[in-house]
Amino acid sequence: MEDQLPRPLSARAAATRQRILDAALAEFALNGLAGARVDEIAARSGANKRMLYAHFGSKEELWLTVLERAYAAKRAEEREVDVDHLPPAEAMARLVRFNLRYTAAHPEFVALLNQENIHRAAYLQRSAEVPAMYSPLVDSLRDVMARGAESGEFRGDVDPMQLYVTMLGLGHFWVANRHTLSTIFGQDLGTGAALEARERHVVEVVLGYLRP
Amino acid sequence: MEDQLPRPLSARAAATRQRILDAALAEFALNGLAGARVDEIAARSGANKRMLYAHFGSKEELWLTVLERAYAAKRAEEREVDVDHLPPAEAMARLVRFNLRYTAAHPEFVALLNQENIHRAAYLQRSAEVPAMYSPLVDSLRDVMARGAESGEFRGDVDPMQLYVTMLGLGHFWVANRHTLSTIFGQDLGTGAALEARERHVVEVVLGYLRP
Amino acid sequence: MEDQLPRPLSARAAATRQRILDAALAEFALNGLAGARVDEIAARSGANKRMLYAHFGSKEELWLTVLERAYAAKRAEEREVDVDHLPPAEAMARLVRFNLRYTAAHPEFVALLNQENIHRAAYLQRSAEVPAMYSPLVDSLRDVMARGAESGEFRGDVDPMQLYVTMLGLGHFWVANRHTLSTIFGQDLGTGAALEARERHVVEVVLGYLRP
Amino acid sequence: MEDQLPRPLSARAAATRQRILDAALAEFALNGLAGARVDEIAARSGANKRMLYAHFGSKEELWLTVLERAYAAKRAEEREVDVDHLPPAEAMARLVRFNLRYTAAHPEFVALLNQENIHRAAYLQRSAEVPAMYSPLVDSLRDVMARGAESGEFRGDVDPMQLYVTMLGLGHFWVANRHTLSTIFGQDLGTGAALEARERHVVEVVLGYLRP
DNA sequence: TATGAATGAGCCTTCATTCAT
DNA sequence: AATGAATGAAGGCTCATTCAT
Repeated sequence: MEDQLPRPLSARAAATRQRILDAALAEFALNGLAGARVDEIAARSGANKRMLYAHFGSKEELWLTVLERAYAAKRAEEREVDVDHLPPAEAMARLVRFNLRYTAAHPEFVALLNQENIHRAAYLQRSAEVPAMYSPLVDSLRDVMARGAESGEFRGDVDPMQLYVTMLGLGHFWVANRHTLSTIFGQDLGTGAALEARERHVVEVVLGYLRP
Repeated sequence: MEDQLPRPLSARAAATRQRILDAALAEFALNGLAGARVDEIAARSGANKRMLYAHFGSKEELWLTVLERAYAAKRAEEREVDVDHLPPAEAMARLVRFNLRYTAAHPEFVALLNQENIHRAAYLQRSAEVPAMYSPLVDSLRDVMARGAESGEFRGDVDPMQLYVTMLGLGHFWVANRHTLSTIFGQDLGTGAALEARERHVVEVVLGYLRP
Repeated sequence: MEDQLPRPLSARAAATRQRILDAALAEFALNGLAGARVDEIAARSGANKRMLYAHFGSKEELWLTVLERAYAAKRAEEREVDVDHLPPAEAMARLVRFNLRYTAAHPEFVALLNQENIHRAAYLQRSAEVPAMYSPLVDSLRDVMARGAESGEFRGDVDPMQLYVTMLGLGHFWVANRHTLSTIFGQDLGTGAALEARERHVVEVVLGYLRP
Repeated sequence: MEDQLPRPLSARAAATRQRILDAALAEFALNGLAGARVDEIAARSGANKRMLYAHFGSKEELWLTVLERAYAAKRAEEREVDVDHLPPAEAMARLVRFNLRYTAAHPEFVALLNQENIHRAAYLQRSAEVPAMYSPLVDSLRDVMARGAESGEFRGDVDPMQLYVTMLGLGHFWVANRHTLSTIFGQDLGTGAALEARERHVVEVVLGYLRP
């Protein structure tokens, strides 16, 4: 019960810390954990290596912090998504679209997740914030599906967790693997048009599937 | 204009080469490209580093070779999947199941893809074999959907490429991110039961979506 | 000719200075000069690094100051040892015992000396206080031996400086090397009983040797 | 019972290893463990850092190896000291002289011991060779004293271990602290004449003490 | 073909020291 | 007088790669 509260940082220190985190996010997303260079992070951040270690202790702790913040950022945006007042189909479409857009807009987050999974979630498991990483969207989804099933708009045999994973996967795979897919298909999946096409598709897949 | 055909390897040399590739696949999947250790690969393979360099020239060339072989292996199995004689729904279910199972059975392949995408497919783009990496399943899919649409079993407005990506994504994301998902959901997604549940779900999603 | 007399310190500043010196003594004795950490000294002292540098200028100056004070402390205690009124044998025993006990009670002093000798006395030679480090015991010893020789109790062919070094060495080596000796002999030389046994021995050695 | 015997080194590797050990001994003796620089050791040895780590794994392991070898070297010379055939007083004088001369001739050994004691013998305690570090001289000493006591030449109440420590200390302190002593006394203890004077003294002390 | 030994660049981390308030 | 933040140099260690046999 006596969590050593770290003394509040001065504004200057907080700014330095933030700059390091931003630089680290970019570098980690670009090169992974093992491939990232501490020198590069320090240089990009405008700080120096010593500050990096003063704030985070090690490259690995920095990685974990960056990862936690990436999750926190997504959860924060998710909390802004309010679908309670929408009819089920619209609500569902909105959730699906939100996820695709967020994923497409944040390929760094995708890159972090991929890397963390390469490490078998070893860092995430050490995080004290894991519970906070549970997505509010899972509950939204559960609620929307219940409303849809009751009204007869949706089928009633759906496991919300499976659907949540599906919803994420439809966007994540497309973003995460856009480079290999683009190479093999010989067409650029990174354009706005490609995103819109994907968006139409994934909404149709989910709503099509949910028809009773 | 006169591509030096590499002289055929002796049986012994070929075996050494193969052992190195196997060891490299394991090490790369476990630790990524930057995180993999040449020493470890040499040790695992029972060969020594000099052999590794004699055969592959550099760690990066070895990576590319491993990646190409992983694609080739999947394509080879895909070519065995014959759905031409099956009714559309069954054919589709079979394709979906094949992909999920292959993905679940080969997490190393997933890990390789993730890493290669971290590198923005830089190595793949240097490969001379890219065309061979185009999946025969895309054409199978196109064919099955045409048959389904004609018979009225499937809707007719589906882009096969999008569906292909969806089909892959439904399994890939679940496998690729099983460690973070397991951590956050507090349940192990690596069990046989979890795989079966996922399999039922993804087949239902695709077939449900394809209903006219 | 106008040595800047340092302005007298405020009571508070003097206290800070003292705490830093105490912390430095402990840290230096524990880890040597190169192994000691300025951060650690600052933390232990309850002050901060800036104060440390304000008072002492550098780690090396701090080392020298600590060393000078350790010598001064021993010399101060030595000056309290009054043997002029004792018969020669008793006087000698007292000097021998004093040295052993002081050494055993101040292993930090021993550690400092060892370290300083590793540095070939480079810091001590820069000290302005070297003359003050000449032990009053050398003169006591000379006096006692003269009295003993005259009375016929002691042999007359003893070089007081050699005997002084011997007297110190009998205790110093035992204290300085108690860890390696304990390890090799498999018994703890740090106990009170071990000290008493050593005390009996060294007194016997010196008095035995001094018999005419 | 199945100690992984390290594969025998090639002559070249053994030579490299030896050069590293020699360079390390010099550097450690000069600067202590914390003060020693791995770069310097590598440079002095004519090898490079990588080889140092290939052979010894870490600076600390290298330290331990150097320490073990220094002990082994002294024990090897000690084993050559044969006093069984000499009359007790001569035998004892020889042991005392041997120790002083060895110590004076090997100030690096003294420096190593001092450093290791700063570390509270932490490395030595991890050594598998501790038993081999027990000095054969302790037994020689016991034997000589028994002979001397029986013949009436020596007193009979002497603890051999105490005398052993005394014998070592008489030389060790003088060598270990020669820099601070020279500074304080204002005369160089490193000369040949100084050594001879010390030698006469320590032999007299021991033999004088042992008189019945 | 195969191997043990060697290399130099570079990586993560730490240190004594100084700046700005 | 005192402090938190910052710095650059350097330290121990590791890596992919190559040499010599």
